[in-house]
Amino acid sequence: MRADVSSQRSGVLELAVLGLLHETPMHGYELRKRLNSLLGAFRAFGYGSLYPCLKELLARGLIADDTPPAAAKPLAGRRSKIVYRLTADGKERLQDLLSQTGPAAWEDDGFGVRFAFFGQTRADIRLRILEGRRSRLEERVEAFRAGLARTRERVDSYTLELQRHGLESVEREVRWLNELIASERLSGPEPDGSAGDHTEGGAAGTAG
Amino acid sequence: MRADVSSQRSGVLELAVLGLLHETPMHGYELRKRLNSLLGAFRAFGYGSLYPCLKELLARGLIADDTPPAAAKPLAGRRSKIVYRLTADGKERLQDLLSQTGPAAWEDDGFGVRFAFFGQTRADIRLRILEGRRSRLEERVEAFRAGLARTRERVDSYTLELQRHGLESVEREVRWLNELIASERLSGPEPDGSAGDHTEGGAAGTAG
DNA sequence: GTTAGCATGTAAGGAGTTACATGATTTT
DNA sequence: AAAATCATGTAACTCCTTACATGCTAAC
Repeated sequence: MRADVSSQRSGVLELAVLGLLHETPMHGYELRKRLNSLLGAFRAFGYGSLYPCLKELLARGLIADDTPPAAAKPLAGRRSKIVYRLTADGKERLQDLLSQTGPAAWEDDGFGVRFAFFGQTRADIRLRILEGRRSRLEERVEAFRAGLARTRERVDSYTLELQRHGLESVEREVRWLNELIASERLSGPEPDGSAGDHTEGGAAGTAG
Repeated sequence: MRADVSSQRSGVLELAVLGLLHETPMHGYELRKRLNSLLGAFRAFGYGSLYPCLKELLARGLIADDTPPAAAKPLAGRRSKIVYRLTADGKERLQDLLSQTGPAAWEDDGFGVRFAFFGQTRADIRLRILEGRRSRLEERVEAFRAGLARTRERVDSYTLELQRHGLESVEREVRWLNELIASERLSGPEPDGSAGDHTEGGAAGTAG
């Protein structure tokens, strides 16, 4: 066990907040909406999760209060909403998180957020995450098949149906990953290894 | 907010353990394997989760030590493994949990475990859970479409692809639920409302 | 004779969740 | 003026995870 583990209390929320604020400054309420439309499928966060997170990120200097002075005094605006922006440290932290390729990056939650911010991730890291995710899923498929093999574990038809459906979903995701990996390999082999930041461009091509 | 909420610290693990022990007595190590093959797709539990749970369930009288006396003294066996069985209270608790139809029963985790034990669930409850799950998912589809509609939230192609894939997965599950609901309605309309425990029989029929 | 698998646990803590509390502003 | 929505927050708690600790037995 123990793998290469470099994860230090990452958390999906932290990454998602940093990632969204990297695009543009925002206040909490708006952030939450963007968050839930971004991750819609997997998770939903309430204010009770978000605000404490913002507080902590502020304390750690990864984000800063960027409320325009005009709105600071309750002249024009409403209940003095607090706009946050990413600091230089925050950008660095974001890049660190997006560069991780360990388990955190291919487990269900971690993968979802990271994929959402692939546009800000280096091409080689993208590929490693996609491949890591795929082999993680293939392990699951194996475990499934092994389980189905010893069917002496008399499963009733519901349990069986659940497993069948689960297996099918995982296999679907593997196929999806295969397409993505192929399209990554085509569009960005990055033959000269160095920097180059993140190649924008053709993300997911042929999916119908 | 607040819905009809009657959930009192249920937890996926508790339900899964009770459900598995209802089928047959087992010791922890074995339980964990069965657990992870049962839920394989969604979650995996480690010993660090399972043993404390068993301890608590024991303290609450929902399960009991059922180690056969022959194996209690380290004569025949290995490190005196502890076999647990479900008590009468435990059976009652299990039925309570399986009878819930609130949010806990149709959120991702809760739904998965409950579905796995549908064989022990009353037919009318089964239907309500399936329908609840479906409308939960349909809400998500709506939220998605609403999100896609306001595409001024300039999403990069990866974010878009993630959402597309998420939407597709949810839609697939809705279709799956539709089939299950149809097959439930056929096989167990239970025209005479009373008891009847749980009708065994045709669970999921026409799925290829 | 050492690795791999069986078997059981504990202590510390992380990542959110739930429920509550408050107030301004726009819509009806 | 009531209801909905915008907007921000806290305290307590839950459920589970991680890392550690132990020891026995079967296979290689």
